[in-house]
Amino acid sequence: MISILEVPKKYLDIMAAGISLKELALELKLAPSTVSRALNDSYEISEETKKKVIRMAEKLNYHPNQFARSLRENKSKTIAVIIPERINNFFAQVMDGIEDIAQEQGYHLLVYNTHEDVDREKKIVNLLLNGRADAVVMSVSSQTSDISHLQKLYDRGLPLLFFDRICSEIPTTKFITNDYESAYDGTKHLIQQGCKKIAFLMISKELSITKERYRGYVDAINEAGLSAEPTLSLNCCMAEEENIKLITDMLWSENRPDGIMASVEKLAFATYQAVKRTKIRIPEDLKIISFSNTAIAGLLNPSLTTITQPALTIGQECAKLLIGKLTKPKHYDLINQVITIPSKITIRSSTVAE
Amino acid sequence: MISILEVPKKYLDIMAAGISLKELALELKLAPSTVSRALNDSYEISEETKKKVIRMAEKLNYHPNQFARSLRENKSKTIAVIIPERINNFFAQVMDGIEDIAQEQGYHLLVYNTHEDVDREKKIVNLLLNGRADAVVMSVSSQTSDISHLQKLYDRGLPLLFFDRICSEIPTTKFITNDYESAYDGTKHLIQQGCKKIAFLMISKELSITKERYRGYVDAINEAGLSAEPTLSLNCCMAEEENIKLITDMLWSENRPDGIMASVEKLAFATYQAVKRTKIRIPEDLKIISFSNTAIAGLLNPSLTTITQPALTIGQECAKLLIGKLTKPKHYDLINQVITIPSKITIRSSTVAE
DNA sequence: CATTATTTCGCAATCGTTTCCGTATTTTAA
DNA sequence: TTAAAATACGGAAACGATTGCGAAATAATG
Repeated sequence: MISILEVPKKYLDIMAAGISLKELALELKLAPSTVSRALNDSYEISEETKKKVIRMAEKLNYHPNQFARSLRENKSKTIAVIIPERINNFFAQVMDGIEDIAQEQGYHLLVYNTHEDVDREKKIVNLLLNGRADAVVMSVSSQTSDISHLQKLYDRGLPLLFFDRICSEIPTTKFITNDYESAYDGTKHLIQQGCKKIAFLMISKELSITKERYRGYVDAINEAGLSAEPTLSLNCCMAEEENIKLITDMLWSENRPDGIMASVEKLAFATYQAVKRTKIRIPEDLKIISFSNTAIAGLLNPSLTTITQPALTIGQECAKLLIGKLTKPKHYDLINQVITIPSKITIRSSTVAE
Repeated sequence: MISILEVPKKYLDIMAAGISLKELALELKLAPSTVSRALNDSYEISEETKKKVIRMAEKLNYHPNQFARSLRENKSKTIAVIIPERINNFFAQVMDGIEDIAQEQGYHLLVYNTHEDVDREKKIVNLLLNGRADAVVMSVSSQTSDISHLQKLYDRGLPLLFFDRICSEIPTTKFITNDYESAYDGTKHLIQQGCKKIAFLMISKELSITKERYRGYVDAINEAGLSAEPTLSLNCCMAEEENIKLITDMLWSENRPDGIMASVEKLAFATYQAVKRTKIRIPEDLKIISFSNTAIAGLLNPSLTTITQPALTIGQECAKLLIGKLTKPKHYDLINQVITIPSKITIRSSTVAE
């Protein structure tokens, strides 16, 4: 039994910087291949030798070089996650869900924020084409129309999964929520609360989620015998002040809405800001419902009626499937399917007066 | 000029999977070393050869293998970011700041969430000891008292930076905000608004930020001739419902406070939830100020007076210094210093009645 | 005891890129 | 014209871990 004080002197200087497997093997008077097999618990090595190797590795503070390992094994146990926006409750929760499973399975997360910019997205994807991440999970940026960069990633054979904002053309698995039904139910709720002119607020009409949410809104409107007027569909952008202005203009227009279906959380917040500058009362004069994952919807003034997406679950399911595919490729496949996990409506004071 | 239709047939099958530098060199009838130099714009290779190599690389869809490169160069152009919590406006903004600079400089981010768990933190740090990230930026988890794992990382020679929740024992650069002054000014504001019994809400008294914020609170209290009573210092935890209960108990106690300095955002939210279950009015009966980076403080009920930390700037400055150290080690050093970037107080309705 | 089977290890190659050092060719200067 | 300098490339080694295949030693069987 070698005590810590008896670490061979020649290694004291390099212990901090780290020693290689070869140096460890020299010290043990074994072949590097034997040491490697011992550390990786190979059946080919005796228990006695394994114990000896592990003991010495700890004593000499040996840590395998991940670069060498990745090159040899052609994998890094890393998943790249590409999101369009970081300061966003939904994406943060998805990230947490992904990481729950990833950490559990020894996977690392490379995280990239496209800032809703397709050129950034393309650049990021390009950097992932050969050795860095074993798989990619992503939500498409709002500007993405040409998907050739995603096709290239897919053709490379890298496992690729979409969530939320999906890309239908790529034949892989997508995790979404029931955007259509949720928007439909949300709009129905507004109608049940007496709204006659319901506006739909959106960012980027071409996004998969926007299209579905708009469809649900339109169907609920039509079914109630109301009309989905073009002036009640407001296409916003990423700049908060610009959105506040657009919404303010709409609130001052002749066709002023008495209900608002916000397709994303930031538009509900912009509406709240716009309303604060008017005499309009929520919910008496204007009722608001929004897709939102904020934990403090109940603390807003007034508390916000929300359609909460199953972000954490989506993240966990994405990671489970991807890591399953990576670790047990015979049992898991990324088939061309859409998996839907339903959202939940929570009624609060922005649509129902207390 | 070789057109796309004239890509050598033998490479069509493997183009999707990718070709190696060696295969590219064979096609060009050049040595792999020449091709490498040409692609890396080395002065040793003629312009003519460079152009020829670049053209063929594009035609054959060549992407260098990052694993091989990292092994040879002993770097991955990756920075590991370790945060205690993801669903948190402050940390999300710091992350965005880090990524602004990192993306610009061609660096990638590995992101790890410790969930305030020191064992997780230790495990993560251990995985970063040999080949994966070139540097580490981190905010210590609330449970971290034994820092041997951080010392080990530091001894390894890996550049290590702290922000917000720092570790003083490690001789490196730390980025913080003026926790003491901000808490002092915030408490003074409560006193100026007439508060006589001010409670201090905190999570994890041993954290660097908690200590400094508490010190500021105590000094402002003492300076005003008030007393910092132990029952007015509430040590909370990570579970929201537990915090709501603790705060509710305090609001019903004989020593009920008329002012609250919340050292972190989640405690302000818990206070709002607790107050909602009482007849207490904010700010008439109880004034609240909190460290918080939420963008929607103005939409709360009532709008929250906040001490906003310069999160984005902290992130950017961290990344600048780290990447400077990594790319120009002669010009940049991680000296043992604390760099303070001040926070900003924004007065709103939780402390000043409209 | 001799042969066969099993266990336990070792040699050498692999992975793909970069870079040291040398060689051949071309250009320049005496 | 010859020698020296500059240019432009090539061969080989390095980086550190893993794994295919073979050799040596030990155990089991006839």
